[in-house]
Amino acid sequence: MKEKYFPQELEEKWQRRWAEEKTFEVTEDREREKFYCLEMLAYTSGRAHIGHVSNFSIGDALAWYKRMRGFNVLHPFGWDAFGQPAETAAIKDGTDPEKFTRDAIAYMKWQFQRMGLSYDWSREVATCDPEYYKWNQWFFIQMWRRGMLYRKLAPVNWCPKENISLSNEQASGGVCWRCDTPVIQKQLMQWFARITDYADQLLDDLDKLEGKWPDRVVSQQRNWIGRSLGAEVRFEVADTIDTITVFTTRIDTIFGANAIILAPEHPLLAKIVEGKPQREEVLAFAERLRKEQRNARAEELEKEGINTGGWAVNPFNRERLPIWIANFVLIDYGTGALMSVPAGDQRDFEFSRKYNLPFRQIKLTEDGREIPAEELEVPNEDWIVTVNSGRWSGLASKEANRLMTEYAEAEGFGRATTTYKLRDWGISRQRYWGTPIPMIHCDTCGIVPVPESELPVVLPKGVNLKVEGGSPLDHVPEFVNVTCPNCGGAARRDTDTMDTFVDSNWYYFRYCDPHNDEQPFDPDKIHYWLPVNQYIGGIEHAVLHLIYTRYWTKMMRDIGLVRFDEPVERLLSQGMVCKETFYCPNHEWLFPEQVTDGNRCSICESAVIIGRSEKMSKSRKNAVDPIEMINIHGADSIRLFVLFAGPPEQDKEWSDTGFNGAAKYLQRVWRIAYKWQSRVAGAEVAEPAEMSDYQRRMRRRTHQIVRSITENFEERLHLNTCISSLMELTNEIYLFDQAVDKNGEPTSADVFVAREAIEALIRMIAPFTPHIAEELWESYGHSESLARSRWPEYSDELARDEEIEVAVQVNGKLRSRLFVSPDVSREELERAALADEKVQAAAAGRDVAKVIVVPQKLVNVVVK
RNA sequence: GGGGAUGUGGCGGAACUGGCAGACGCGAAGGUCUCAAAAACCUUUGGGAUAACCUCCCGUGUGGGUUCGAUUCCCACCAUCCCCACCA
Repeated sequence: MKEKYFPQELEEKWQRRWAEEKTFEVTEDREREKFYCLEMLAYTSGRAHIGHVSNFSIGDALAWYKRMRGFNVLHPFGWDAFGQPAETAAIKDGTDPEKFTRDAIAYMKWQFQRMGLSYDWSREVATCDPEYYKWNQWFFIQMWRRGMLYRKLAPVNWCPKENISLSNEQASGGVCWRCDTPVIQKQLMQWFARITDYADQLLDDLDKLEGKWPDRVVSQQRNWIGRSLGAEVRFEVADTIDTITVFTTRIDTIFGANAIILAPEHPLLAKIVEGKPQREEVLAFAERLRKEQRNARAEELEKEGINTGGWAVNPFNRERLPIWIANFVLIDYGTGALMSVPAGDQRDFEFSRKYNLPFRQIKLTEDGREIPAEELEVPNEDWIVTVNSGRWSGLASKEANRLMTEYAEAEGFGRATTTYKLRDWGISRQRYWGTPIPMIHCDTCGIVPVPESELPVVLPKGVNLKVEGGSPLDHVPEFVNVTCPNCGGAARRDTDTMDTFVDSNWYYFRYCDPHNDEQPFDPDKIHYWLPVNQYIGGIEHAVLHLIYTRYWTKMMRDIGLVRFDEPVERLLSQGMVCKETFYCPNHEWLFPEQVTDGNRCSICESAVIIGRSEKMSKSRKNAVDPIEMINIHGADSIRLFVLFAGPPEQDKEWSDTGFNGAAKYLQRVWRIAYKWQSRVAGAEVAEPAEMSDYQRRMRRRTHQIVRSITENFEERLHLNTCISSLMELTNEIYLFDQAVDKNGEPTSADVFVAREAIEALIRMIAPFTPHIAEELWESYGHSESLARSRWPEYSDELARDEEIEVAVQVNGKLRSRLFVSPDVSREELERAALADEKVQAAAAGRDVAKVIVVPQKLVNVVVK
């Protein structure tokens, strides 16, 4: 064993040995309990960042722990390799997206391997491999056959900067999720997956995930699916045979309606204004609203509308209501039409004020008064007793809602219904670098799937990516022109590719059987490994990937491949790694070395704004390169630091000195292990019958700390406090060592106690810093990898304190302490506390009203 | 507007089910070793009162409440962050 700790040297040694000995490769072992530990696959951006270090360190710690607890641990890794950035980079450099991606994978894999992560690399998957995306195509065909996919001409969200279509999720807020460019709309024939058929299941099954998934993810998904229960009500358009259906959650307020308002795109608009004098004006207005609505965010858009001149008839009271159009009515939510009730809804209230539409009060205040509508200052959304509503007056809102829906159903002009915010998932992309859609368009036979025996439809190479509009594959005749599998006539391939979120839907199923060329996976294998026991990834996937993959699992269940409903048991959304930024008004973000001591820009001398800590990124110039850090103190130190910086789910602040501290700690571990190595390794010592104080203390602390770290891994996974406990154990070993030195030569009892403590430390540090742990373990005479060793056991008996400190309070204020045996009775504690001098002084002769005793912790004497 | 979180020393954080606030680490100060520096080791380190020890007072964003006892539970407010958003 070397006297000094040289991290890079021994890290290389162990990384090589793990690879050679296939230490982390696993197979289905039905005798052992499995544990599937999964980190989100890496996007092939080209470079590892600290976020990866943080994500993978958490997963790796858990994988190590479970392995040492005897589980058969599946811990695989792969690449999210299709997608726009590779294509953009290729266009820029005139290279090939495949080359860009393969290079990125090679480099990032080298980076990740230098972190020494315990992956079973034999299961590595890259989504751009034809052996992988073949099965995307296969799924596509199965879904199409079952009517789970359809095609429609749809306005797609289109990012004009990247020339790519986006799903609703990717275009949320009206901007591109990747580059923040405002999204425009384009009409294109698109493939859609009927995810809305699963809306109820996706929502209801969230209940099963509650407590095991972070609250914010569950609630974000609930909001995203956005189920509202309400009613559809059909209004006749006066003097015509047409009707307008509105969706409302508050049918009980219908007597307060003062208008029907349509989205500018509403299909009936043209007919309503036909032959009316204001026709031109209204249609022009609608056209303008359509354009503006698309380009502005909600809060920037002032409410605007126009009276179409048409009239609708309220089916409850036969009142005639003017038909308006307005920019706040959305064509793709509900029915694209609503009834305006100013007394009961903020938006209708504002709109009616602006355009002087009449108000009618339909609810009483909480104390039973009726405020005249014209005196309302704000709408009465929460008032619950209905008035001025015909035979429903006097009912509670809920009751009115139910009875009025029943009435509408009975009279045939309405029905109870459910509306969702969730839209069907548009999965076509007019791009090159993705899975080709395996469909053929034949003039005679229509849409025909590629025969399964011909899969995969391989993405052609050497394609010109710089095409204006449409997909690059449109311009590859040898790809496009095929014969129809059905009639043998001339036909065209579909030239769109799939959204990359299709790729990430099921990659972790593929890990269970990565080389299967008969089927996407062997059901026996996935039912051994899945569901994933612990999934770890970034919060940014709360509604994208994590809804799609839940949907895909249910789809696979419905086509008979899978027997469970939810793919992921526990989810952990890890925090970001942040660092402070420096911003110069003239030169934007600066590197720390560009800032002078007086906080001025070294280029222009302007005062630098020291920004709050932000997520590391290249553009903010606050990124830290993991490889540089590994070169300084080694992979173990960087892993230890990111885990120690805070609880896994919380954001962390990068600190160079903190990183240094992690390295210093490992030096300290090495030093004490080195000092005891020659005494302990190979020594045959029996458990001593008699021990002195310092020996008993060492054993007690060892068992206490093993217990606390074990419990933490099992329950809370607060890895930062596990590391504090390891540091405490280390400090304890140093104290013990000093006690031994004081006595001269170590006795056999000393060796026994030291070995127990140091070997527990080495084993428990393995999940955090596996390289140094393996090296120390080997030098302590163990020939097999720590991955095959067992997690240390603890004994409650040995962890028991001999004497505990009990706090004594008088009226809730700490006044004294008692040192007692842990099994002292309540009565004795009470007696000792009352007898205590300081307690008597604090009580100052007042009467003792009562005494509260919390065993092992505290006594509170209450005096009056 | 809706939803979710967070707020504790100079800093990162700890305190698990209401029971001694500040574990562990960083930083800082002083010391030992050294020609010197680094490393390592030792001591101190929430604020205040006191020359100092003992001791006492204050202290977990703010204001209330519940309780023998609140960082923890409840109500209101303030601040910050994240997600969604004219969703009828």
